[in-house]
Amino acid sequence: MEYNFREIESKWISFWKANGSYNVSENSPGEKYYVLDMFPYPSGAGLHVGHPLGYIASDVIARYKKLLGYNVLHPMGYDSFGLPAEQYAIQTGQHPAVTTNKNIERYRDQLDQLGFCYDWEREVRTSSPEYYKWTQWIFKQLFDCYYDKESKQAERISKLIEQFELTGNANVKAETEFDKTFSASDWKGFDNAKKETILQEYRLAYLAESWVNWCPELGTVLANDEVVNGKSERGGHPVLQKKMRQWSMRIKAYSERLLQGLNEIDWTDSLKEQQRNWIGKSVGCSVSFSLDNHDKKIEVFTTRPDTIYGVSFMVLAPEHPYVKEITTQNNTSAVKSYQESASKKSERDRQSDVKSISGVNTGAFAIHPLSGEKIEIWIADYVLASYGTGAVMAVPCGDQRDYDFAKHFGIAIKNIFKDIEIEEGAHTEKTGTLKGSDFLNNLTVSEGIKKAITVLEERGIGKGKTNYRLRDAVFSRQRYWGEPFPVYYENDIPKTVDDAQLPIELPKVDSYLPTKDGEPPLARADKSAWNHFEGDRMEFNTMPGWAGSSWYFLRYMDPKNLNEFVSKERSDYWGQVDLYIGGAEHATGHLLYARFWTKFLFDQGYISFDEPFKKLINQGMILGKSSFVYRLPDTNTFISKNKIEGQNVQAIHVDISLVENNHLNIDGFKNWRKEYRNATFIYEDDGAYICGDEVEKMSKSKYNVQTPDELIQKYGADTLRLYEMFLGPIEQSKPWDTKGISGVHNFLRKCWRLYCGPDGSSILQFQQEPKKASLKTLHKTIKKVREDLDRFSLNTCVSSFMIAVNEFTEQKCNDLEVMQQFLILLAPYAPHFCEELWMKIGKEEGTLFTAKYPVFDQSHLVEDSFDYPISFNGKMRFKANFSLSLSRDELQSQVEALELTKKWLDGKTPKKVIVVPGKIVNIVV
RNA sequence: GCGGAUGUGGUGAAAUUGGUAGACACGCUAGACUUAGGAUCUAGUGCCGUGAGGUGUGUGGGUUCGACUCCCUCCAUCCGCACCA
Repeated sequence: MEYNFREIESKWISFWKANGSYNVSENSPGEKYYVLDMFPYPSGAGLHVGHPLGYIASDVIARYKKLLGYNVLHPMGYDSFGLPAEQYAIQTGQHPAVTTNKNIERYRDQLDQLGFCYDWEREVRTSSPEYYKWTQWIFKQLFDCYYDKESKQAERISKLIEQFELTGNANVKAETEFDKTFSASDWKGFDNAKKETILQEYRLAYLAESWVNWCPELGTVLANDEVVNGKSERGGHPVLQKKMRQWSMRIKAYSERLLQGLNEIDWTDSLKEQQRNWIGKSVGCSVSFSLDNHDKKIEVFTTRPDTIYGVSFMVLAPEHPYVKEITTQNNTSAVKSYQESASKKSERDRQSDVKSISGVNTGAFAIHPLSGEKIEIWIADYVLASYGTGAVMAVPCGDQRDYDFAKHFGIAIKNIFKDIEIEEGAHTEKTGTLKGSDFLNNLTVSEGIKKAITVLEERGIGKGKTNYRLRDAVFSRQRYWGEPFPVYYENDIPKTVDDAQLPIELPKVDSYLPTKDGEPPLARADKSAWNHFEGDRMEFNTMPGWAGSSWYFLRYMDPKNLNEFVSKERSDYWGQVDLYIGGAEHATGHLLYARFWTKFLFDQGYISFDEPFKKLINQGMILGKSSFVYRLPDTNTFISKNKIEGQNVQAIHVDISLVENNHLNIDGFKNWRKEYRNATFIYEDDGAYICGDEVEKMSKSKYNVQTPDELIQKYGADTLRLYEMFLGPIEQSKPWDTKGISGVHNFLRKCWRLYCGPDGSSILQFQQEPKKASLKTLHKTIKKVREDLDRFSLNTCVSSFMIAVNEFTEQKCNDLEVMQQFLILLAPYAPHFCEELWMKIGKEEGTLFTAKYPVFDQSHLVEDSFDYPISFNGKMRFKANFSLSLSRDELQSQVEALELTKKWLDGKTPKKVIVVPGKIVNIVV
């Protein structure tokens, strides 16, 4: 009986389900291991072959670790709040929950077919009230905390209030933008509204008027990472800047810890770099410049305080608050019109137009804090209001933009670098020594920076300072299908509801659109629609997509806990995610937010680790391979690919299901579309029609979407699993190509024949003495597969399996002991296949994954001779077999005595002979 | 512009501390077998050359007995960030 994958796979899938084979318990023996996939958003389209790549990899690792005796947590769930379901709801009136559940069912079906060992008892869905109850609870904790810069962690807001009551806010070292001071008695005199307004300046989850990315098309605000090139990440709609009262997360407070934490985790350099870049730390110094004829001082931020004597002008952002007051009369109109045109320029224009230099002189002067010189103050849009202080001290000799600006407007450039020419451009490298800089003369850059900060601090002119580019994250969305906030308003003061009232469930609404007044959809719900209503009104916004995904990995540990988001006991047991697999597109979104929440929960003592994901692998994207047929213009005649030369043809996408190894299925093609029914073809010489191909992103319109379903139908899940792993290194992006899948399928069939005869029963026998060659093959494979899996080189394992099967076949190996061990090696990749054979060779049904992983034994690999490559000047010329017991000298003389050696020496005497026992002999001529 | 990654046959790719470049597959060529199959088996397959042999890991250089691997230069592709003071 041939390998009947359909029967086998459906049998084992139901067996595992019925027996709860993959349910995980905290009480099982073995060290814990937590393997996690990024949970999917269940879209209507279902999975294509690219999605499971990461899931298969994590499943292989999970099963491998299980076999090694680890207690493996390998859960799956759904990030089920999101825009598509809501937009579908707007169009059809169907509740998003209905669509979402339908999609989840389809996902589950597809996932089940692939034979994953998820513990479905632990499934989470971010949109289920049992889950978002705890998302709301975590929000409450964030609301109730501030970031203490002294203890460098989140603390309860009650502690802050205590300090306010004792000494006011003068001595408080907390993360805030609030710059006014008040005394204890001031505080006590404030009314509740005023107190809350101030507290909002400190809370980690806070309400504030802030500039937000507003997308009118989607009718909602977006986080910075959801905006790509000035357009929305989803849908590509234009995004504007708008000031709105919004919930935000004070992630900025964690900048430094988020940065430092990267050093402790095993992620790729590129991903860490992306996060470092996003956090954007720059160390420098703030310097305040007094103004000529004004009381005010302008503060600038610089990373190069050493160049302070090179300052020849100052530039403010057009939006800088002082511009209006300091501008002199005769410059007013120019300044005003510049400000106007700058404000009209969209962010996008400002970004794309980097080269042109523009700016206007305000006519005002600043006083150089050290030299006392008068310095012109300009405004220009290359200075950004949102970064630093919105003002820069311009050092044209050391900064290219300042240099260009000075040249353009004919401002003097002072050179403060010793022996360095700046005729051509600024000296931007951090090299050389200073001149014309008073106490900084002859110092190098790093010495100068240190010295400058010290002196500026001594004289009270400046202060060492670190800036981060990371912005606080906007946390409200004007949408329906998201977590409601556990917040109500009383006299416009936001208050959180009691824990006992959680979850605040999504109320029913008559429509999922905003109200006429532009309020979010939740404003449509009347009082009775809410399961809990308090105060004057509930919060109408909902949370963003990243709320639920910032902590889901914790819920898997304790998914049914009704009293806590996760018990301390459980989170202590499972700890960090040991291996996290998912796409790199979440670099500055999910992966940053999840780290932030983890650190917060750690600060508050709810969990004992402050980095969620110890190791992270980004699986590459699988691209589609489109197929083309070539039509002669205005005809129904199609020319095979190799016959089109010199012809004017029209390339047309053809559905890839009609193409096998670039051969077109002619009948299928004729039936594909009505207009092709009577198509005629010009074939290759061998009578086939060959299609062209191109690598593109998978998309419906290109007819290049490959669903796993079809392939499972055709070859089985085990083949697909092996094939996706065989394709190449997991991190690499690659085009999907079905070409090689038959090779992998044939491998499984060949392997099957090693175990089963034509009647389908086992042909293996117990041998007193296994063949040496077979033992060698087995142990070679054990070694290789273990090493490869331990470094996540999943593709090379498949090759090893193939080599082993080829060798076993050649050896006609029918040794029960050997073949049984091989089955365990292969099991993580082809679980159904191996379980079936495991049973056939006489093991108890379904016990494969409780088996002991084979142990590598070096003694089976010991050889007494070796085929030495003999090379001349590093080039291998021939091989010769020698005993491994030979000494270096013996080996050398035996090699020199060989006929072939003499031939290659061609009469010359070797200058030197390198002998590396067991490796190589190299003769230098 | 800055940062990161990647360049190896017709294709996907191997080569873990420098030691036989191209394992394993796909594809292709030739053959065997057969109630013609998307089956199985055998042989071959980097390039040039009939051959001996030469040559070959993006380019050019270097270190070394020996370099896909280490160092420097340049080029190309992909990804991320981008007037960040």
